[in-house]
Amino acid sequence: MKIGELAKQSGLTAHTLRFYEKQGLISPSTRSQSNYRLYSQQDLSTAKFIKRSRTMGFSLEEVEVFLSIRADKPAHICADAKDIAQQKIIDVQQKIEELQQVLVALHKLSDACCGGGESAEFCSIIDALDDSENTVTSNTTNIQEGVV
Amino acid sequence: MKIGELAKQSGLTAHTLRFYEKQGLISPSTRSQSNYRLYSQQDLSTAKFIKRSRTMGFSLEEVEVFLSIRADKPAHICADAKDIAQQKIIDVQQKIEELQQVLVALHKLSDACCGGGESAEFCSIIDALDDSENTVTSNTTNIQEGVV
DNA sequence: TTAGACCTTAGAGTATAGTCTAAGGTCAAG
DNA sequence: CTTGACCTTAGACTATACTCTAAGGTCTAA
Repeated sequence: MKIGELAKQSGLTAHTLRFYEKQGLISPSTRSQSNYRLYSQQDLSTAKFIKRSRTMGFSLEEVEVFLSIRADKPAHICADAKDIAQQKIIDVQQKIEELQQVLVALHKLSDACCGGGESAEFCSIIDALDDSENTVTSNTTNIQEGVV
Repeated sequence: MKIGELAKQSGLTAHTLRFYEKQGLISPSTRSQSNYRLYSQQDLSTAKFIKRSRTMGFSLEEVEVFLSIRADKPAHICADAKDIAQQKIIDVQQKIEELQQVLVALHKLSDACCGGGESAEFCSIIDALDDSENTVTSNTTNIQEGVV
């Protein structure tokens, strides 16, 4: 099948498939005479594998490792795959905890504010962000990535 | 005070302060004869305001809005600030839910795998990612941003 | 035979938020 | 008068994962 068909069946876009090819994740089994990419059923299952891995939250780099395990299973051990999954679990849990702390802080911030049409002269949100002795921020952890 | 001092006192870096200046968030009140940035106590409180807002999970764009409210409070109403906070709460909540779903899926994936030194020939992680009829993925939502 | 859908490539652009570099100027202490 | 810490600028680079563009070639059906 051609790239458009693979895109349709895998849920990825043709652009993304070409991008993944550049990244070394998936490549067509053959090319047509006119140089079109031609994919096999095997390729389709690889594309779905990638898509599923991404949905599970794995990075392209992690997917690459999974693919290499998948490509030569006897050369790998279960721990190779499980370690990645375990680490991802830890990462996701940590991220959730971080977000929950942010959420608590946001609620404190928001609940104190009337949110009405009144002038912001005494807006408690702005005040809380301004006041260095405010009680809203419970920690000073630097959030590296955007929260949302 | 010069930029290094402001950096120290605000918890930002000099680089970041210059970056924020380019973004229009904060600028020094004056310049020295030798063109050094000179910041006032006011500027320090603005820098802290930005830092605190970032820690709360607001984007630079959102911080910009907060700063404009802060700069001219009578021209704004509480709702201006509260709307942003409320939306951020919704965003963070949604992100948490997404991550919790991912976490459940990851646990299913990981728990099924022995994770030992055995050959990955029958690794359930790889199998689950591979099998199109697997029961691990509970939804097909496309995660736009990286999970962690 | 021609319109339209599909394919090709290299490379640029998007988003967010910094982070760093190079080449040079300033300033206080010893 | 020199050393070292600090400052200046424009602009390039990082990270992640796409997303799109331009300019052109291919294929299929009416």
